[in-house]
Amino acid sequence: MGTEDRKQRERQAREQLFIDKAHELIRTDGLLALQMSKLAAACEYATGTLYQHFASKEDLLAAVATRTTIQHAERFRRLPELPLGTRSQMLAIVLTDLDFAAANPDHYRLMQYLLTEAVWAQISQERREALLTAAQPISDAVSGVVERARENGDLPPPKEISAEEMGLGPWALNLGMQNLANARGLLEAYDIGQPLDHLIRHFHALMTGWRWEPRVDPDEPSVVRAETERVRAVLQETFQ
Amino acid sequence: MGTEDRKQRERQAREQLFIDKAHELIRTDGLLALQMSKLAAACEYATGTLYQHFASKEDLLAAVATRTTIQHAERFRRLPELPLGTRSQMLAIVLTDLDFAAANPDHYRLMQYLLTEAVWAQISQERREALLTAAQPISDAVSGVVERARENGDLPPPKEISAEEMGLGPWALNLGMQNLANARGLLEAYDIGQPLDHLIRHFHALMTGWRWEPRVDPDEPSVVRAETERVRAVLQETFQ
DNA sequence: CACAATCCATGAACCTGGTTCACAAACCGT
DNA sequence: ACGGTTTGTGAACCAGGTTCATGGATTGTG
Repeated sequence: MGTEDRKQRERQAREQLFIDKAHELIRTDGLLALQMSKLAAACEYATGTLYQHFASKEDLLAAVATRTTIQHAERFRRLPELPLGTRSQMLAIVLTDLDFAAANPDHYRLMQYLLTEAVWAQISQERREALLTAAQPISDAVSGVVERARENGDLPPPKEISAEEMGLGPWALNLGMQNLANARGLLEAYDIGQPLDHLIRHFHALMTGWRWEPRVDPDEPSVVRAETERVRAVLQETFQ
Repeated sequence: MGTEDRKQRERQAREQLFIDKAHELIRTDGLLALQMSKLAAACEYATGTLYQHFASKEDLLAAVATRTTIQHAERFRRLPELPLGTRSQMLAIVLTDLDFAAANPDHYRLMQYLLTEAVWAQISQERREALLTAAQPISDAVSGVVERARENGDLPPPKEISAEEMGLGPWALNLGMQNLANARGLLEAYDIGQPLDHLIRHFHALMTGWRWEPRVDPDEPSVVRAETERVRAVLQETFQ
């Protein structure tokens, strides 16, 4: 059934168009300003057509987040081949995440919004799973680094903590810092600038606290900076 | 002007009623279900009256969060008098926070919602400042502990990092973990249970990484548990 | 090719719920 | 008691997400 296939493809293409356009509109006008009718108009379709693809506005947003997450996850696929020790690979993950957040300032905000219980509940089971699945490679990358570190002795043998649970630390630290950095006026009120620079130092403290070798002292700014530069250079080189 | 005062007081009392009732409704029916008209009805006032106190629904929510934050902040006032070392005091802050989050499951969710850029922008300057001011004692408590730790040598002298920026680490870690714990289905998807237990271990890793004495090895579950018990007992004793 | 039968895009109507505002009641000073 | 002002009221308003009756396009059949 060739015509069936074509229709399917066209449908897929249209969904992609909707998602792309929505992403674009969010980028330019902000999450707040996104309206289903405006989006439909921008795509030159009727409002109702949107609802043949997305059960609700939240569903659409989840789809946008999923697409971005897939792109993000792509960056982690080749992580293990980096010529870096496991600890530096972990730093590479954090830096990649930071760069991604800088390049996609809306993504974390969108994720924060979607993961809010009130909003999360509005998203269809299907889309929720798709979003979680899209993020899986990121989690896998983290767990993978932890496992390799344990295998080759960079990290002491685990005591009542799985690789996933180990990865939870930097994940939470990252997420929390992004949240704080995104809340306009919050950190400024407490006289804190450059939260993301501090994130890296706290990250090293966390890793060093777990005795992840080779240790980097968070309290030596020059050492921290040098390590950041080194890993950044390798990332640059490998991913062009 | 005695009658002016009385009116002022009555107005204040009514605002309090609105806030209390809103909090109660959120607790029972969830953030999602809160409606201005229902809230007004529950308070036996007209919908319009609500808007003499709050510029918008978000404003009202910010007021609820502010009140809860003030209660929360209250717990930190007497922190310095705890018969504990600085590092254990820091743990006491985290534990107090954890207990508070457990007792007020909506509060973190509400805060997460309010700090979302899209929502934050809807809140009046005034309320935003009030919320930040309410949280100030918490930040002060953290900074205070850091400063005392530095003074008496529990923590090495700072290198390019203020007390506030030092406190950013545990804050972000805490916040991020609460976020993750609140996103129903997220951690389950990655086979992670009890995220908040792990929070404590990661917290110790972070502190130990910064060489905060006396060090606690995050990788010794029994030691971590014992320290948690000890601090919990002191908290219990001091605050009855 | 003509004619049903089916599908599906359409966009106006619907509905929910936050916000406003014309009105009236309460309150105040004289 | 009476004009003026302040404040509470809730029905009307409005925005924007969602639905659905309609009709045009597409597919299958004689």
